[in-house]
Amino acid sequence: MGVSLKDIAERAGVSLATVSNVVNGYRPVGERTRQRVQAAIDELGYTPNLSARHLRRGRTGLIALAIPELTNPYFAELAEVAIHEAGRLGYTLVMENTAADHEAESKLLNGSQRHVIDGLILSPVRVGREEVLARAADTPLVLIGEGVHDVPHDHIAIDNVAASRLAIRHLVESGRRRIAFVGAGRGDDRHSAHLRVRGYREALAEAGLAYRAELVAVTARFGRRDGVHAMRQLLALDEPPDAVLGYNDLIAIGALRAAVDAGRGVPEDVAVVGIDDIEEGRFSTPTLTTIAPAKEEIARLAVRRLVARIEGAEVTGPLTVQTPFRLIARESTTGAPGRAGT
Amino acid sequence: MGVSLKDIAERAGVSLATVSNVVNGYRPVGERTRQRVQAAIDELGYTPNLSARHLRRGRTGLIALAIPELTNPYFAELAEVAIHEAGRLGYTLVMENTAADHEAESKLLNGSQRHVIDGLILSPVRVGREEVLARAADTPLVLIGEGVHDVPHDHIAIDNVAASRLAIRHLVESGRRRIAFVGAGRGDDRHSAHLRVRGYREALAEAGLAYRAELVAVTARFGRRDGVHAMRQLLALDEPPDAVLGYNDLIAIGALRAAVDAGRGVPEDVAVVGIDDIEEGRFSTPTLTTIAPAKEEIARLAVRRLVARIEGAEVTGPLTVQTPFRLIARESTTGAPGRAGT
DNA sequence: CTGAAAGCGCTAACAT
DNA sequence: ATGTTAGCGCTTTCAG
Repeated sequence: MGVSLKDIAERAGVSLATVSNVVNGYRPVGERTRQRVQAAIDELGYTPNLSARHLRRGRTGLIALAIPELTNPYFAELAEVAIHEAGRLGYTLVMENTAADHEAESKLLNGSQRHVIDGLILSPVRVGREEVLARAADTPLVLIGEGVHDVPHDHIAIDNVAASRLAIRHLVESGRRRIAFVGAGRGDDRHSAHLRVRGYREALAEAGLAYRAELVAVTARFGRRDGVHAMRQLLALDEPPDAVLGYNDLIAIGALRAAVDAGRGVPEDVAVVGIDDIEEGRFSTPTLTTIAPAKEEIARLAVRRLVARIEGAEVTGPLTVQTPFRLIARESTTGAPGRAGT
Repeated sequence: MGVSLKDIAERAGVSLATVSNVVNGYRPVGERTRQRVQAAIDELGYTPNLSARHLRRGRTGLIALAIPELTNPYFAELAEVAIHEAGRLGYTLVMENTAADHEAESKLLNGSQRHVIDGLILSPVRVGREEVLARAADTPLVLIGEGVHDVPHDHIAIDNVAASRLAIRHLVESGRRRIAFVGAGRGDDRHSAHLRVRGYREALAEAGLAYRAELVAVTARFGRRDGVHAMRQLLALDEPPDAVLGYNDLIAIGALRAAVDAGRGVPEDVAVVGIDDIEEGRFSTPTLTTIAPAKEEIARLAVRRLVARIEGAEVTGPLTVQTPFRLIARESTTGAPGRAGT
């Protein structure tokens, strides 16, 4: 095994507690003693055994970020910020991939990881409000995204109804009249899709446009492939749409590609908008108009809240925080050739 | 705090050791006793405290996967498989983002995480062979990718020279003569780029084509943006290239977009090939021809090797494993409209 | 097949 | 400013 506190204590001729204090700085240590101890640490190459520390402290310093898919750039970008922020606060972030699987989400929620993880940031997809309420774990939980609402936990998300409305308004202003939505959920299992569809409907109503069920395409998942399939069907309609809002950027990019395959011009024949502002959409052909949530803010806030709860700090302010978002108009709706990367 | 072994022992009227044996199954336990213990466990809702277990066992069950960027889909796809495989083997995988930073890689290598992590899978970018040789940590290390060669550690990678050659051969066969490489490294700090450039040069020589330094574009990093910048400069040459091999798919996609911006047809005016086979390239316009490494195999193998070393198993076979790869020809070189998603 | 007890390395309460 | 010590929850000899 490695070098322990005891080894250092013996080498430096001091007690265990003193070494611990040099390492952790909880109590003041005399300058001369500190130097002797530090020298011993350096010579012997001591690093604290974190398992022991965790056992003693009752905390592990690990927090988990559970997302439905790592390969969705939106979550990868979120994770990158979260990892950094966690590190800054002295925590290690463990990524958990739920694969949008109900059991995986449920297990995480109910602390299958108890004693391993001090807290959980979850982006729920399948798990419902009741399950979150009935959760049998005592570690702090922060929710991100729109999967679950109105639960006694911190919750960071954008206002999805408003985001969706902003996107539709942009399409209406550019003269579109037959606007489709791609990526709705089936039944109750995808709450955020419902909210985005709601925004879509509200904005149509505001603009005096009729809602047509055949223009709302359900998809099984949230990938490019799903966007392609759904879009093919929409384009096969007698009266195909002249614009599409994707549930997210990946679906929008799939829709975009399906339009190209079908020989339709984007945006001349059909305009496309997504939600997420993933980097891919800044370099696609055409570049993708999108709703950009403040991703850094979401990730940072989620981590900070969680850590604050873990450390028992007074957390003021409302449980639910709505982070800002904005529309970024690019070629897929404006047609104006932009400069890639912006 | 939670329920401990002691609580279960008292409840079931047995000793600590017996409960431990029911939980771990190291020694046989009488059927009646087992049932009584199991009942107590279920009633009280016991989960083992892993910190204590780790302290006692001297291992944590955590392994780290250190990659230069989470937002590069290639690594995200790799990570997804690695997380799954680690879970299957009873380990938790922690992602570490080195951000292609020398210090971050070096710290990880030298066990700043000692006692936290049982083993490390590293995709080195900045750290060199000497540093890996001089590493001051005793946990097993598995290298992936082409950053470092000829060190006494397991190493999983594709043959980058051969991969690059295959790509160039494909371009030559389709009649290209002025072939550029985008994404070379500057100086010694990016080994895998050197290998890919070497393959490029070898294939040019084989085809009887002259090597021209102005057709090898150096980039600072490996993103879409870098591809765009480099490609702009190549297209501004008096004799611009009629084909480009990108260091990876992201760079190739940037190059592709820059060509479009400059009004060049892809592949009519300039063909584009990447390396990695990220999903994005299956849906871009045009879809991207690429060299596809066996990502699942790389990830799975890396995890398995690492775990085998951690558990002290006999590991047979060579230290370095070269995983297979293949060329996937898509629109960016063939021009033939493909069906998106394949 | 079961029990008693040592001790992994650390922190924190209590002494000095 | 420094030392002593109990004990976090578990695994694992050694005894029976």
